[in-house]
Amino acid sequence: MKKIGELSKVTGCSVQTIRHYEKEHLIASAERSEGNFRLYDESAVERLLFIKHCRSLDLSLPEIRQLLALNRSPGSQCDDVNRMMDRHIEQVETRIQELTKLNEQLRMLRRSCTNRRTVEQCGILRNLSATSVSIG
Amino acid sequence: MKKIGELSKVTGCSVQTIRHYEKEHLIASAERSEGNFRLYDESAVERLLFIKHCRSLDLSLPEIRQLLALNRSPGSQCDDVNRMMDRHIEQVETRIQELTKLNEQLRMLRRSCTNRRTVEQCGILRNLSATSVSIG
DNA sequence: TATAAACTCTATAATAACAATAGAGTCAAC
DNA sequence: GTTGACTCTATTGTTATTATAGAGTTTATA
Ligand SMILES: [Zn+2]
Ligand SMILES: [Zn+2]
Ligand SMILES: [Zn+2]
Ligand SMILES: [Zn+2]
Repeated sequence: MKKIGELSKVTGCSVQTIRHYEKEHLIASAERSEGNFRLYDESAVERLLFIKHCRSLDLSLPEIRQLLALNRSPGSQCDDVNRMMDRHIEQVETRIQELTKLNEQLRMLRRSCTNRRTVEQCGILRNLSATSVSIG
Repeated sequence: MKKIGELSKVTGCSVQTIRHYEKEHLIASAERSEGNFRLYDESAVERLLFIKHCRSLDLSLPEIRQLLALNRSPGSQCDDVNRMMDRHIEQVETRIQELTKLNEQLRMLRRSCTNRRTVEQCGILRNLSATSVSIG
């Protein structure tokens, strides 16, 4: 049985994060030692790695909770999982589009300054001050 | 002179947001009426639109504060503005790359489920459970 | 054995940029 | 004079952690 510090090392999740996941019911309340220290077995490692994998895909804690719940009822259909994934993918793609557009605007704005000028003449600030959002 | 509600309508910033910007010193403390209502003139409109424009480019409030400060000392060089913009652009591009990679992984993961299966056989959950982060 | 170092515990606050609410006060119209 | 729309301040919530504070536990060393 590992204490929380070792679990942290093994999984790469910080100690506070592990406690946080417990409070949020993503992992079960751990057994306690006589001195009230949390004790974990291998299943805790697996579960934490599952969560970490999900987080690396930007899935939210509620989404992960849902996946874990589905995982516990292995007989159910996986439509719910699919719907969630589809929604999540859509959000990510929307965000990519937003940022791409943003990036174009920022680069255009950046080109409007050629250094060696004073702020008074700075194209960046002038453009930002313009009431219209368009930059060209 | 406008009260905060009208300023909100004109600029498209919510009333709370305007108060928030005041607290964060992005806009000056407004004059007050006898009844202690905030009163704004046209310069407040301009400044709020400037801020809104910056926010639409995902510039942070501290970054905007910096731009506003530079705007007030028009004789200074604009190297600082440029450095900030460059850093900001870099961050946006990094985030785009991250999300693009994420999106590929999510789509791959999504393909591993073909519906009509039970959760037990679900490729998504199986892949998420795999210790390795790779999905293929 | 005493003590110090390293670890753990709970509870609370901070992060970013607001949104939402509570409870009270102001103002205009009817 | 009372309704309704508006405003005020102050507080809390949002997300997923991170960072404290202050106290207790365990392990290693002098
Ligand atoms: Zn999601
Ligand atoms: Zn410039
Ligand atoms: Zn930035
Ligand atoms: Zn499936």
